[in-house]
Amino acid sequence: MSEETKSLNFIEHIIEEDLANGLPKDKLRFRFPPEPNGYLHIGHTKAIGISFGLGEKYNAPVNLRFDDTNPSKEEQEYVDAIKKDIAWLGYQWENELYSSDYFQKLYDWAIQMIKDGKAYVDSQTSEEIAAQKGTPTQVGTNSPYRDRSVEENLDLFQRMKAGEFPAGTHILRAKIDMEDPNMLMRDPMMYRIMYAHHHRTGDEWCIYPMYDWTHGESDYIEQISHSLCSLEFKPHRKLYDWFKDHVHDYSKDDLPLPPKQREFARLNLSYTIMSKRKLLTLVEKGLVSGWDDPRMPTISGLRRRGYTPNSIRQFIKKVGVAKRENVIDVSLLEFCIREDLNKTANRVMAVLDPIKVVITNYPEAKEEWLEAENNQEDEAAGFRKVPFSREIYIEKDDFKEEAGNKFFRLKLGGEVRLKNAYIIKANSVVKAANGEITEIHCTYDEDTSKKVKGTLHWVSIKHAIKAEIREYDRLFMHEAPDSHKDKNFMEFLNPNSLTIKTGYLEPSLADVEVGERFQFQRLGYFNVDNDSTADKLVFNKTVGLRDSWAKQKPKPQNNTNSNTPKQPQQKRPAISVIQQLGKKYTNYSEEKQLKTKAEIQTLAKEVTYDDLEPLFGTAVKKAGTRIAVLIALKVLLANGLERNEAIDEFIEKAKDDKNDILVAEASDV
RNA sequence: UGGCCUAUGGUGUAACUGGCAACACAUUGGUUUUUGGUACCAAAGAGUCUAGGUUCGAUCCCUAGUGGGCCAACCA
Repeated sequence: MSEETKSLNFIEHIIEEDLANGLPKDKLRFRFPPEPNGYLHIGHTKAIGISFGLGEKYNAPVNLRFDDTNPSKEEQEYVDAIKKDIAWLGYQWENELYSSDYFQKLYDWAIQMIKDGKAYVDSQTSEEIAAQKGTPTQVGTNSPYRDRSVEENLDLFQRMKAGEFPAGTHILRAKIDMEDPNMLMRDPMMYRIMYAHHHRTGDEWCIYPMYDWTHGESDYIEQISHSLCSLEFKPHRKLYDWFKDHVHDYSKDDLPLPPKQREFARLNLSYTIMSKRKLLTLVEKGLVSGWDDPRMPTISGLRRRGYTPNSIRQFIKKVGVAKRENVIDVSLLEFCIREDLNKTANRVMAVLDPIKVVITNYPEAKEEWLEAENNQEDEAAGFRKVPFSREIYIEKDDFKEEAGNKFFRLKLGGEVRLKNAYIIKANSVVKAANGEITEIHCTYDEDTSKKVKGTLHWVSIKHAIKAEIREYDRLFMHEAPDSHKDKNFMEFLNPNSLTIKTGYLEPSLADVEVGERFQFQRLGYFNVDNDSTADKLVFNKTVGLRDSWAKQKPKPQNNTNSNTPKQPQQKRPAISVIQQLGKKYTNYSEEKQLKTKAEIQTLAKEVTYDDLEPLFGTAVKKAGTRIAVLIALKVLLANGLERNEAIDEFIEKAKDDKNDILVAEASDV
């Protein structure tokens, strides 16, 4: 019983309820149904996490089913990538399945629907059909072919399948109701003719079933208990159930369990786009290096960037599941990867923006190999040796000729600790003709026991190895790049999303392997990119360390974030400020109440009676708000406002209240 | 001129189906620290969209309104 009682999300509540109502636990079965027309992205991870997570929680099977009913867009490449990504996240599917496996079964059921008068062949153009469909606010009208005989429908449908008609000449439609307020119920299409090569069925079929017909029945065939999808499929549920009810009628002996579709809100991440189509545009236009570009929100991109499966799973867990539109702050994702890497990544030293330091009292020929701890968060990580010598690099940012005492790093006359090494003191600088500092001359002290405020990372110049370092910034400069009505998401692309530097690394990194992750001490987490070779190391910056120093510094001059089109903050109306002050009024100390009261009295001068009157009706419970209103009212009265019935009533009601403060305020009117 | 979904701190999710709002991220302080990291402590921030109703009592139930989202592909 050590399991803490974690609160359930609404889907888990539904499942618990079904279980309580007699659904046997071993009938639970889930599925993840991607269409193989693109790469999986962080948004899909939520759907994956929900269904596979439920599978893990209830020890129920989860099928991976490719919804491959549109051969014109789907490719084997995507199937392979999707499988790789899900496996990488650490989930196991029970069966690898394809909707195309069910084409025959679906066809047989469709025949049966026709025989029952539930489906018919329409022979109009798509324009004609669209015109009859109506609009969300206007009902549709029946097709002239709606009342074809069963025989004729059967004949036409079989000939459609036989390839006797060109594409676009006939379709099969369910016969439901052209006046249904739900447009999906207005005789939805079940099959279209399409002469396209399918990645699995080849040229066997020239009619392909549509999503609604295929998806629900695939769930049914697989006896999925809970079919979970995102909110935009909510309107489809009515049709899902309509198809399901008919088919269940035909097959309940073999397939007893009718599945249940439930919908959750999809994941949105700030500063990124989640549409497969738009991501594909970025790839096709060469704006990123591919689906796995480390700036992409794809799973493969995150993997290449250095994210761990665990961090992504944690992220999904923290994001939760509900039904309202949401935008998750990227900082949560960053928190998750830092949290994971902090425990697992070995620390190393690398200087990315070097300045030379000469330790004048250290012998020229001397070198020492000092011991360094790999990861203080993990004792098992052990130690390594790092070389120290007379000339080292430190970060340019870590030195200033002059600085205040809030600057803990190196300054002239100041001391600083070199991580894993000695304490040095800066004595002088050497400058180039243009005034740029080229060297810092220091002396070192072997006594490392004394307290100094700052610790710097460094690397011995003689021993350093070079590497290409790729640093990334967000791909888009807008919080919601694809939310704009009249601006294309491409306009918000960040021109500086990739920065390439040469880094100087400690020699222990000479033979790293692709994918390995490190913390470059004081800088952030980095991993070895796929492009890395023995001759040329390439690292990606996964994410920086939290940096509370950077926050203190004044904002950088070329502040790229300032383009966030902040609405010119309107001055809040006084009445709304009064209302807000009132909310907390009763919780305040006496002293603070006095202060707040004075504030309200000042604000009240800007308030008119018309502002105030609506608040007389404030719920009894909200004593604080009523007090604030009363204080403001008294100011108005003092300034000559005439008393009226509404005012009297409000005051009388206040006098009768159980809140003493309110009563007190009311009594001296 | 319709239907469906939704509304809780800056963000996201809770609140044992009615008993005065919790957790995480972010923010701000502080302690510890050979990473201005980590860890730890603390603060600030929401009377739960509005107005009614039911109730001893409403974030939760009912009604109306308002805001947001979705729905007219031979896409999924």
